[in-house]
Amino acid sequence: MSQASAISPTREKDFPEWYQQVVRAADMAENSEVRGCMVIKPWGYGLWENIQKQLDVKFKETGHVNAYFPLLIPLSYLEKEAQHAEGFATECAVVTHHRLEAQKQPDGTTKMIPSGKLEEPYVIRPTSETIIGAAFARWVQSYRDLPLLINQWANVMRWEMRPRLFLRTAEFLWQEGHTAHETEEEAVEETKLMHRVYTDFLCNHLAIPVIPGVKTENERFPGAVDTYTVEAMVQDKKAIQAGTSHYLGQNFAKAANIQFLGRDNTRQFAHTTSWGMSTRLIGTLIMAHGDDDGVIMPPRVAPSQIVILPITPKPDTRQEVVDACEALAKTLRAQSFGGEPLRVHVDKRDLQGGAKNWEWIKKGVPLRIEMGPRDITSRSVAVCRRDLGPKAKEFVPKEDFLQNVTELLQEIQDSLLKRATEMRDANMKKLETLEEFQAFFAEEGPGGFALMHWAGSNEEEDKIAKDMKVTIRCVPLSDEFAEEGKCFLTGKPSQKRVVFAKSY
RNA sequence: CGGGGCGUAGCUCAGCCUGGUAGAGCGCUUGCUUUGGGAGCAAGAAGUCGUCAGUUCGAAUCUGGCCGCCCCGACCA
Repeated sequence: MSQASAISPTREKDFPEWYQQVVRAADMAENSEVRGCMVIKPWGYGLWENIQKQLDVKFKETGHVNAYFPLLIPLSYLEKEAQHAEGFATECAVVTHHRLEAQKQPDGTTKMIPSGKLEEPYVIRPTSETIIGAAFARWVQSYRDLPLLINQWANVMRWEMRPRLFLRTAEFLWQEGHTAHETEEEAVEETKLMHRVYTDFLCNHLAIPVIPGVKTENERFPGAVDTYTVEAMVQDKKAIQAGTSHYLGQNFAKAANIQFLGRDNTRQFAHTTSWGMSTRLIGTLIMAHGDDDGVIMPPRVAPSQIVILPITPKPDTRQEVVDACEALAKTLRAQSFGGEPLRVHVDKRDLQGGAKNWEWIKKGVPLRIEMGPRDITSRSVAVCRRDLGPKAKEFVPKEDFLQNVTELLQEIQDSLLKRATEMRDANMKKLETLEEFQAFFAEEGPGGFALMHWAGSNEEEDKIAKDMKVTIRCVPLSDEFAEEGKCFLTGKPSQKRVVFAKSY
């Protein structure tokens, strides 16, 4: 029996529920028995591995090296930077004991009782500025030790009130870059450089267009001087922060005592930065590209870019078909896309063709290739693109397919970016008045990104956030947002429009 | 931490009001028929009904405590 779409409910009907169903249907992750923590399954983790691999290349290209720091941070470290401490205080898991004692119960079972109380509790890192800062303080003696350009791939824990698979989990995977520099100019340049790396990665690897910009003081990372952000729009028109790069000034250097002897023979505090992207990218990708049949993986990062489905209607031709599929896969794997060998999977499982096909649709494989006895005779393959409808199938000569496959993948990559960009642009509006603004974000309003002239205070910004659940996502860097105007709330003059939106 | 809801098979849930000893769909196993677009039929495996106590001849069902989870708010990548 055919269904209208593979995922129910549709995006239109109930977006949050659609999201959860897609994650499940694509078999990317599941909720675990640990509150707020997820099990990332192979299809989800495969995507993360590609994100990781490709980001890591960019980090290395820009001069960074990887290192690893402890999961546990002495509680006192978090007390060193007041703003930072306050920012994370409400979401820290704390380790207080280091051993268990077995206690026999009357019913024969054993209870394990924590004992060996720690003198000083440890906090499971919510982020590593403080402990990496302490290491930097030891490592930096002279201006010759700078810049120090370190990245860490790690898990962190933030005890969030309301977890959601990939978007907000108590434990998540990420990378955190931490750098120390001799001068403010250098550190600011580093912050901007990584911001550009993130912009480029989202656009060219995940096919997600973003608005690069700066956070307002209210939205800044706790303890930062400036927070640069990349804001994406997903299909329910909400904004999602996909990556941030912070210029930390000398705040953390002073807290951790990162000092060096400068060229002028005076002791100076270093200027530090930090920047991160997390498994939230996976949720962003799903919400940006998915349709009512499930995930759509951009080819650059898809765990498998091509899945070959052997069509074996008769047992006596089965082996021949499977062999031909394996041979095709081998030929494809010799080609490369985005600088990596093609990732090709032959699905030989003994399942019904239709069911198998839909499984890969839901997982979002960019290209599905069917090959059966008839195709072997006619030297052709059936090609299905995930970015087109589930029924779109084209029979093409095998040689042509082999010749054009990387272009085809690029075409899919481009079409996803184009589609996402059109969606965003169609839902991004320049508004002038408070009335327009309120109507835009009203319950029945269109919603999206409102480009507004703004010259209000932090308190006025807060009030809008409280009253309407709308925040300034960023002050865009690009000149296309610069123009003379008047703040829609206060009427004060403004040089630039900022992006207001509801957000994840 | 406030407001609401829920714990029954691997998953989603019905049964509870009106107590009588365990159900459905999906998934799983086997067989047959199907197979170029989410198959059909048949047979089968699978649950100390979250937990502890109370009421009762008898509790998934009624009462109370405890534990856990989900949703809505405040917090957040």
